[in-house]
Amino acid sequence: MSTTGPTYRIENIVATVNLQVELDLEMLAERLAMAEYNPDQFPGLILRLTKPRISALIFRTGKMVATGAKNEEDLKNAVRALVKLLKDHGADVPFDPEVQVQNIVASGNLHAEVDLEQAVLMLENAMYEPEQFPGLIYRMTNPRVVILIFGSGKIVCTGAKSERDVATAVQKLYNQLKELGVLYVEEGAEEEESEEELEEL
Amino acid sequence: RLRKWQTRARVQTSYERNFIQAAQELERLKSSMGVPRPCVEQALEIYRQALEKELVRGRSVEAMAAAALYMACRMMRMPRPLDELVRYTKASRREVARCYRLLLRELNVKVPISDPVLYISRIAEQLKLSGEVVKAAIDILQRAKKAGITAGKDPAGLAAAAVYIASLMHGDNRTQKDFAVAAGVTEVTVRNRYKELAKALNIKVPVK
DNA sequence: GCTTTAAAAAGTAACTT
DNA sequence: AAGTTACTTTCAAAAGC
Repeated sequence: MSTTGPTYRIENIVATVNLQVELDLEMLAERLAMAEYNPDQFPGLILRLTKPRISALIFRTGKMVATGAKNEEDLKNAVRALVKLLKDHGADVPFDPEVQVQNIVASGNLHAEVDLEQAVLMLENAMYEPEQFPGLIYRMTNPRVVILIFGSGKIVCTGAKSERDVATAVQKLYNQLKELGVLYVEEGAEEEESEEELEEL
Repeated sequence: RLRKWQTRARVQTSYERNFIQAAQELERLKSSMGVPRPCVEQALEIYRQALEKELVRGRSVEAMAAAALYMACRMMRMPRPLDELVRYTKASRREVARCYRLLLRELNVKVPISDPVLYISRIAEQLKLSGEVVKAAIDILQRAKKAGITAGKDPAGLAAAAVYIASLMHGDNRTQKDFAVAAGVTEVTVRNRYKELAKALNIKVPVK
């Protein structure tokens, strides 16, 4: 029964990987059937993995960008798979390259409706333009993240470099909005929201 | 030619040249869109401030002028939808929107929160609706806001639905599409807002 | 600034059926 | 009128225009 505080779920992790070696993208594109490579359009070769559903942008310099992971485990597995794939197709890359998480996107729920008109007046660095987008855009200073807040209480947090930042930001946002008195719980629904999101931490 | 350049440089700085270009662009927008003079004057002031803070660097005069006009109309409480304004500029919607966000952040200006009530008069004018209908529509929007069903919704759509309902209650027989066109939204949006408003406010519309 | 990737939120739009 | 797809907003990195 407790639909107390806010909850969140990581939806996407963007990470860079440095293979430290120059790559022949033309060759790779020919040998990898699933590769997408249009240098006129974009300098990176695009690879979409299906095991963990992750996409990778591979560059001439040996640097890559991996997106789509929902957790660190999938990210690690994807990097291993990518390294093996590249090795199997003629590229001499290291087994465990340096991986850096650059951005984490998380969706969340404050479990209370938000008065966006009031919130935008009281929060610093907030913008709310329903004519252009239904969510209030809040730039939190610390952690340095951007949070999209909707009237339903659902949120999107992006820009975080660690899950800890996401957790901190979401809790801090909840406390701030509660303090400002802009959170509202439907009178008859204090303790519900039927959905199955027990696995959110 | 050198002498001419020197003369011009002496009497007209790049700042002044840019400002004059912006003024001409705003004048053009005023006549093509039918924007009231006070809005244009406010836009000129906003543009002047943007120039002083060097916010125009690297951006087109058209985009910044359009953004200034958009902001000015809202400040004067005579909002014009960004998508409508963009139809009269050669700058892209994306570019104008970016300039607007920049102005919002960098200038110490207060732009009133977009209020659907301000969209009623334009719709009413176009459809030649009575003052009674307008009053009823305003009342509907105020109640909708109290009911908490306006968050995140396009003010133009909310206004269109409110005026549509108010018209129905006054025996008007125009269609949802007439209101949608007047407000610049689709019939689907008017219908969705209409359903929400009728349900939340327990509005019973006379069956003709 | 742009190009490309991914993902969520809620609203709106444009097509199809 | 329902469905589908797709676009609006936010973020970060990569190489190059």
